[in-house]
Amino acid sequence: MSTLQTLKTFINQRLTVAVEEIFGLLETTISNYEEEINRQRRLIEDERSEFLIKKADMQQAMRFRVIIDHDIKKITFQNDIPSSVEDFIKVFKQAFSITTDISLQYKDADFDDFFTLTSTSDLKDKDTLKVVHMPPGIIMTTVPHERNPDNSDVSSVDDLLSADSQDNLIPSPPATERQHLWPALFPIPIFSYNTEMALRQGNEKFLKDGTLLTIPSIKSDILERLAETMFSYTAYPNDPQRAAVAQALIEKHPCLREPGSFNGCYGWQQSLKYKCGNYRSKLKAHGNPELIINTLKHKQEGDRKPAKNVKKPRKSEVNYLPPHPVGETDSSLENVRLELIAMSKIQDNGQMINDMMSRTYSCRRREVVGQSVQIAEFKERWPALFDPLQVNKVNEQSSCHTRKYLYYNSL
DNA sequence: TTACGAGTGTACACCTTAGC
DNA sequence: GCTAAGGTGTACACTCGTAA
Repeated sequence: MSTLQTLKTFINQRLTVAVEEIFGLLETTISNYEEEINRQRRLIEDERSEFLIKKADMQQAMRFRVIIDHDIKKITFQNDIPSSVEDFIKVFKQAFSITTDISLQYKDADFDDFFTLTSTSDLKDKDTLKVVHMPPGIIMTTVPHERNPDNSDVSSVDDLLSADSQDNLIPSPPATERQHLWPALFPIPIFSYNTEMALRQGNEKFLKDGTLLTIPSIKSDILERLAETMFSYTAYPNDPQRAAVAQALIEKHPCLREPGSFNGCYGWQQSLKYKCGNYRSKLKAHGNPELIINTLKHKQEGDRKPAKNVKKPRKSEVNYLPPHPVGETDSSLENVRLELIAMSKIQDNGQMINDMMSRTYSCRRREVVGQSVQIAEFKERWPALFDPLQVNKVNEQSSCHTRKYLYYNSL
């Protein structure tokens, strides 16, 4: 065999091997692609099934557009709606955390107007419902206490109504204001899209290999949203409350745990403490009356020390210094107060006085908390508050007010 | 592209008071 | 008297807009 022949045979053999290798590689690649395509198909099928199930649920569900004061919300009943209006209202109160008495109105398609809901059978999917707060009145909430209500050393209305925080006398606050007590389980809010994405990836990684998330840029957003949510319950959360928030945070987002911390979230507790303080400063700059009252500028001469006479809600007070009702100003409410003085001299206008007293509640709180006026002066400015008819009206709701009435009248 | 300043957020120290 | 907590002021880091 010639050298040329030998070389030819060698090249043919090598080519055959190379081609076989290439085909082998191609087969493996194609097989991998097919596997990946099948996996993607299965995923799409799963998502499609899930979507169809949800769609079927939605078709059975009853959805309502709900108008609550100036807010418009949505509620969905996955199963049948309650058969009685009372139960239906209960569900609404629970769903929207409404603590006051309400009734419901539904929009009638024929008249294009709202009618009082008397039967839930009148309702159909996508109806509009309006939450109507019961006529404004004074709601009494009582908290057991050991303090003697006839405390004779009370010298100002401020002192007197500080006792009120024990026997709370709170008119129904506007729905836009703080009216929920601190929850047993703190609801961690939804953060910005960017933060939620980072947390989602972080949690997945944490579940896979225990890696903790360290992205400083999302911390601000987390703290801001938590502070906002905490503020919706109280302006001055205490240490156990901050700890509960931090705990809830790392339970929902385990990737945010802190490795060096004894409970996994002590750093978050501290950050929340700072954040809440800074958040209060920010709100002060925007004129929040509940916070401005504690700034040095707004303290009496001689009391201008940071920690002196810090005014904050105590015990069961829900709304400490509520802002004026929407559309009302200091001057408009001052006019109402003057009208009230005139009204209180006329008989048979209890309901009107009651309404006007509710409207001017924020004014009285400002006078009581901010100015610590003397009782005599307060009585002069707000005679209706001391009117026996008004007191008796309230008295029907709670006997605790009797003590105050007797006390007021003994002055 | 870089430097700069304003604005903002976090963290901390300090002082003071309230509550126990 | 001690501890917890709030307000104030400030340092530091960072972001963002603007001018060179």
